[in-house]
Amino acid sequence: METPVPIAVMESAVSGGARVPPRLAPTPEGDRPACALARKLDGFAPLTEQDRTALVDLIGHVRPVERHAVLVEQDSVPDHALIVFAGFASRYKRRVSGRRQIVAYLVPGDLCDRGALHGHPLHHTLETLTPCHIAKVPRAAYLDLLGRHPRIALALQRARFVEEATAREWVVNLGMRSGVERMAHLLCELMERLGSIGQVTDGQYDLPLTQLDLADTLGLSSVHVNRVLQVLRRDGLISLQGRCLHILAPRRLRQLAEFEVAYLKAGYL
Amino acid sequence: METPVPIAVMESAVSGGARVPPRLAPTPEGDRPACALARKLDGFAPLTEQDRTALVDLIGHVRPVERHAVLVEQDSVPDHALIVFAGFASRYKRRVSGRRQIVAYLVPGDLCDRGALHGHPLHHTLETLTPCHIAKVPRAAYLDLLGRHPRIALALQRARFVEEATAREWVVNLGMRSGVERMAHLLCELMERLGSIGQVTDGQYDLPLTQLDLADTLGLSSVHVNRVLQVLRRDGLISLQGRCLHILAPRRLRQLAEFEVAYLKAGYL
DNA sequence: CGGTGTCTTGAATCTAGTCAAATGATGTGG
DNA sequence: CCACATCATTTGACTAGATTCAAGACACCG
Repeated sequence: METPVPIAVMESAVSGGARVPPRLAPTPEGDRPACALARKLDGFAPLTEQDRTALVDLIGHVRPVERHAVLVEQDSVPDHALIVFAGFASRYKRRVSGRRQIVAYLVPGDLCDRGALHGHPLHHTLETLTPCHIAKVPRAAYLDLLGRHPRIALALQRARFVEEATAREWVVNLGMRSGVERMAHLLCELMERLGSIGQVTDGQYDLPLTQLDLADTLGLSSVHVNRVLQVLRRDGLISLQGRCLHILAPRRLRQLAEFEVAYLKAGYL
Repeated sequence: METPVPIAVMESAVSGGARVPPRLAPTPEGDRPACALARKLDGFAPLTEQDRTALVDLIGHVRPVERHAVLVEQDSVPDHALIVFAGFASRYKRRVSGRRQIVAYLVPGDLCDRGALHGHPLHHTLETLTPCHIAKVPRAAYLDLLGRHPRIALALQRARFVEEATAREWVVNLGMRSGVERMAHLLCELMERLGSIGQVTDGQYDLPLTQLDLADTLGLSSVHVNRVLQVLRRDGLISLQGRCLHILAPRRLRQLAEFEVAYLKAGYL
């Protein structure tokens, strides 16, 4: 967590990563914005060239972070905004028994600005699930950015709505879906979220989570997660080897999960 | 849903309600603020006399609403802010099978202003669980209120943080607690929320929900909710007759649920 | 000497089987 | 709408074996 990294190097370095050769096409088309954040926010509110430049300037704050690094401890009040540029992070809560429940994923383009902006403590822990590249933007610089770029502020506001809707969707997922359905729904959600930042190619994306991570997300045991994945494979819905997930039958998968994509899109005013 | 109702009449009329004589002391002490909303917001940010007056003036918009009335249909964009003054309402989502999952409760003092303020559609249905008194405040009037009363706006912002934290807490509840623990946690949460608006006396409060409502909240079958309640009764943690819930052993109940009250309180800046 | 490739080894991680516990479905009566 | 009984299903706990990955040791080659 020492020196800044050029962003081009960054994205491939972490996401293509260690365990499996990067089979996914790294560059979808030519017109990809500079980073996941810009790409995501642009989807929520059209950004100007200056806006994009300002976002790219955040690269100066980016540092590599190893796997399983705690970014924000529960109940602390961070004075930085955290922006994920590459890798997966999570918000989770632990029980005294040691079990954890992941309540949200942070994928590239996602951020945590609550503490920085409002001085309220977080009631859960923020931790990386994989090696990441993360920008720690000091409160002042972050506020300055929002002040100078109203479109970015608007896009971030919409992103917050989507976050809230996602949390509610997770409640639905845990509350009334079976194991298989929960997994299907999560995979659909990730396909959308990663797709919106250009990290899905031809129904395939990199899923750098262990089955234990998935279990702690879906409220299942890791053993049952394994069973559930077998079922999805057997039914020809997905193929998953190592970290490379391929959605073979998107339509059927969405139908199984009763996945409605609307909650991930910001409505237009 | 026709004529405005004096607020004093309102609160006792609905909460004391139909099925059981109102055994709970209707007036805790003498210094109770005029309405649940003022009382709740005052807990988030100290209000002035003018602020309180402005809130009381919302009475003009209040109408009685029967049980199981749909307030906002899924995917619609309401042009009013909805404020619950008495009774319980819910946000829920339905599956094609007909099953519903409640994702949030709206108790007196809670509100739904998303659609009115930002023009985004709701991704779930808003429906009363009991007879209610609800204010429908037109967008313009609501914005005007916020503009004139910055403390109210601040308190509402904090209320929104609490709502978000509550949703995450429900994810934890559904994801990694057993039936008994889920119920215990919900009862603890309601005790806090109702307590903050003065509707808990001596560990007792009015719980106007059916076991089916609770089941659809906790991701359990109604039969299992019944089992779970029997266990809590047998262990001397609660007594529940009709709608009158008495928390007999608050400490043990909180311990069982691993309930941490912090998420319901707004941190101070 | 330094770089490169192979092999070994240990730690995670995944897969799979068995049994037990929690929870759901159905029906009946109060 | 609640209480309770009965039976079916899902899911968890425990265990063990297989697989993958990472890091180091070592030999080979330039």
